[in-house]
Amino acid sequence: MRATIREVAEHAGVAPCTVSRVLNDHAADHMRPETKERVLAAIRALDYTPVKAAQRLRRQRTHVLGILVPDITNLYFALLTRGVESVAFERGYTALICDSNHEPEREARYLDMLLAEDVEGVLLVPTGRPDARAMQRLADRGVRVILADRRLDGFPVVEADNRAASQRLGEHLLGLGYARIAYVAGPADVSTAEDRLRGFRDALRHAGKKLASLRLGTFTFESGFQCAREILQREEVDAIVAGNDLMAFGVLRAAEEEGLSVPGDLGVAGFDHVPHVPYATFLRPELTTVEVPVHEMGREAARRLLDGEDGSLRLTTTLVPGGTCIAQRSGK
Amino acid sequence: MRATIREVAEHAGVAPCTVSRVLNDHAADHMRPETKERVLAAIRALDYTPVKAAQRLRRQRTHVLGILVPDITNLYFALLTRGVESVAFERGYTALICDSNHEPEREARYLDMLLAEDVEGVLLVPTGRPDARAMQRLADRGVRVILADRRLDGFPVVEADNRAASQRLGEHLLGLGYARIAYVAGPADVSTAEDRLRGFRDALRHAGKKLASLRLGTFTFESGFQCAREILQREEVDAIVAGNDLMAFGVLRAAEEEGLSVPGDLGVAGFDHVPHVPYATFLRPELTTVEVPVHEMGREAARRLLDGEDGSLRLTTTLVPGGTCIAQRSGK
DNA sequence: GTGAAAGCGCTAACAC
DNA sequence: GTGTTAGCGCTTTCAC
Repeated sequence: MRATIREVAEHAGVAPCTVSRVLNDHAADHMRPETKERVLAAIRALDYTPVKAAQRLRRQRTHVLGILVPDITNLYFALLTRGVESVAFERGYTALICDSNHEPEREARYLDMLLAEDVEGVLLVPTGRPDARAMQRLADRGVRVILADRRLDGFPVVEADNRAASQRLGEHLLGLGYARIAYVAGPADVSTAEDRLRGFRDALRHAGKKLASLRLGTFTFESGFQCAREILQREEVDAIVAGNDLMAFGVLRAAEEEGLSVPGDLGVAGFDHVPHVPYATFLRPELTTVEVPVHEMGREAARRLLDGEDGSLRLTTTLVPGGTCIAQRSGK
Repeated sequence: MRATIREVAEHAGVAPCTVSRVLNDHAADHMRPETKERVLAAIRALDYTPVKAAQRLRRQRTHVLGILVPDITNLYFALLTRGVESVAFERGYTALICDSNHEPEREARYLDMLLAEDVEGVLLVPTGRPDARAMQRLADRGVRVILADRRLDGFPVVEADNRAASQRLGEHLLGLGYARIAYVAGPADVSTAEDRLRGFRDALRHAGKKLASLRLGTFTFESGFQCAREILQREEVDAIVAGNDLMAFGVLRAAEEEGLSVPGDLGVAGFDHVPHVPYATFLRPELTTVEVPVHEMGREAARRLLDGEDGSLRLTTTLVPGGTCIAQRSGK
């Protein structure tokens, strides 16, 4: 049913390798234009497509990339994925999609699968605790791995300047006059969460202050809501800052339930400026946050993977003052 | 560096085919347990993984699936993708991710790429106008294609009961007393949009009424906003219904800009109940909508692809009354 | 129960 | 300029 290179060769009255040369643009100049034309015609006539498996076996290269993220339905990771996919497409690479569902076991199985697929590179956003053995197997085989968003010892990473940005955010809030600030952080084993917390504390420390309260969430709407409710019911604070926007929305929701107006009674800030992209102009009140260039992070990570660059990269973020902090509102 | 099946065989003191038999669980019973054990030990010792390209070339099967959607960062398609990915993972299939970015040309190139990859099946959410030749090439080669969400002549599809559900939504709104209803539909060349509009019109017709106004949007927040603004500035309506939730959010935004309270001055409804999942409990006012089981659609489509079922399937939706229609509010 | 040998479809030396 | 040949790593008859 499907034509092979031999059939194309016969059809064109040449040898298989000549067809191969045409296909791969080898020695294109040293070939009689007429021969090339005959081959091309045969290819069209038989609707010939090379069998990738044979090419890969022979060439010992797959031109395949693996994308392994914790949750593809999270817009943050979807944007990252799209960044990788777009570069892969431009460069003629194929991208495998893997969703670890935040589970280290599933992640480990996918890593082994990617190994078996002979991918040339893996873009990984690791779960909190990636399987060391699975990671080692990739390293042993020389499979390039680049991390996006989150660090892990021994691997290059493309990330945001979370710590510095978070410090700026802290200084911004202090400048607005907030004094008793609570922080709802992301999971302790995720570098992103850690950096943001650390940067925020830097800002407070430099001002001779401390966090009024600290809770650990899981970067979900629900956890932001729960943590904020606890804080609001038990403590006196004038602002709550969350480790990402999703949790910040949970905070806003909790404030609403407690009958607190934002920013009148409570200042609220988040981080990443991502989950609400389509609604950015709709959500009220607009969140004070830090914009993380996630799509660009994905593209840059893919580029480095394909270009064989081994270093890490830290991308710049932007503070986005919203309407959830006093000064913005009074300034309007 | 990497071990081959021959090296494993030598290490175990057997022939390559014996290793292959162990690997593929062939004739496992007719094999001396001791031999099998030796082979297994050799596999472990050399950290052997079969080369997928060689297996595929030999077996003439790839166990690969293609996922081609218009925009992976749209939660609707991300949920669909995740549904497919989860089934693929369970069944030991690999999934290629392709994002057509709503562009027919890019879609066509991806279709050809999937053909070249010898995928065993393609889950396609087509752009408005898929390239007929590219589709034909897949068909000629006998590549299984299943559509999700949107229909296309000649291909099986897994979709929602859009028309019936939209009719129910229409009846619901009429029952609440809305009389002058405007409709913001999705793109004319997308069956989903068409069905929802048709179903809504069915409801009105049965009640002896007609749409007060009709606009065509593009399923984006922005287009919903634009269409609603035009409607509100030029016409007298008491409700605006959008073809999906994203546009409905745009409608809500436009209502806010016009100083209209919802549902006091204007009733608003959407369709799909998807884009706002994380914020479902946060968004105010809550949208009246129809829940579409997108993730399940993805899973079911993948199952049918893998099980070789050729028929179409229509999944049931659920009406979700929110706070954007009068009765709900007064009922509270 | 296990081995020998052929061949999946392609590409890259090496001939001529 | 183009053809011949070998072989990538695996599976699968067919022997024995």
